[in-house]
Amino acid sequence: MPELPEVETTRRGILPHVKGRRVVAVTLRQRRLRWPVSREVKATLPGQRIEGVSRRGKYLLLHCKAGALMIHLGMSGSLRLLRVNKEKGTAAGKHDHLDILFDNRQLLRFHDPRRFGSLLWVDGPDLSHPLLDSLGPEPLGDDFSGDYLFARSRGRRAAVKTFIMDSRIVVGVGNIYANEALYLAGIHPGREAGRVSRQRYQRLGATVREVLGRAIDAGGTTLRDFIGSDGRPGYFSQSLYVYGRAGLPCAVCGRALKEMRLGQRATVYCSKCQR
DNA sequence: CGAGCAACCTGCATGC
DNA sequence: TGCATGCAGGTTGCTC
Repeated sequence: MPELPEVETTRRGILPHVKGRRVVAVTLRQRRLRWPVSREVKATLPGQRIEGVSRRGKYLLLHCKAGALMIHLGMSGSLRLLRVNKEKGTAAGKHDHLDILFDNRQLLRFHDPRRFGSLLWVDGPDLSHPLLDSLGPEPLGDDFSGDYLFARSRGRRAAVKTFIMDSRIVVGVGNIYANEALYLAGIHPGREAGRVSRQRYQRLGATVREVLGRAIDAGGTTLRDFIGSDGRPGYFSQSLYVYGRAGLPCAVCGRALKEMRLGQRATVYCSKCQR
């Protein structure tokens, strides 16, 4: 599920409940995720105080003095908070792989059926990790722009959709929002990245920011109490123009939306509005 | 170097 | 009902 807006909404949801809290206990039930879960999660995290929660791309970082727990939700992961009481609420399900118990009797639980997520440790205070090193700029940050996309795309023959989904180019643009941003920018997803003009990249840069920003806002408005929720903030209630709408009419011209596969990913577009 | 694709997993919808 | 198939919102790391 998680695209960048959901990860950001998760960050905002858990932040007030974990910041300043001390970790009392860590229960790890499954080590085999995308990568083996780092030893330090079990060995170092207990006793640490959470100083903050940040996000880099789709990675969440729970910061403490010794370093940071780096969480990726993969395709099916979620985090939720439970309030521990003696009667109920903490029985772990099949895919509840990690519990972090805090000193305020709250439990942060990592759930991930497909196990494409990851729980890795980043040493402090430099917080460097190979998986973070090669990441491109944040799409909502100052280093990202249409001019940047234009510059990086010169000479590239891959499809522009594949290009903007490459985390080395820009982080956080997943399949849904790549489809949506390209539609709003009027660019055919299969067009060679190196054959899109500067002007059209400026439009694309703007639509990428727009779809991600709007989805984060939507997540924020639906987010009330993260405790006890299913960890799905509901940003998905935002209307989508193309994703999942193959065969249905284009909102602008009415022509049936087409579907193709690019890099093994479902790609939906309007053959009239996107060139 | 860039491009394409297999791989890591489970759950769910679909079709026979 | 059971079983096979294909698909799913991510990402790395391997080949060519």
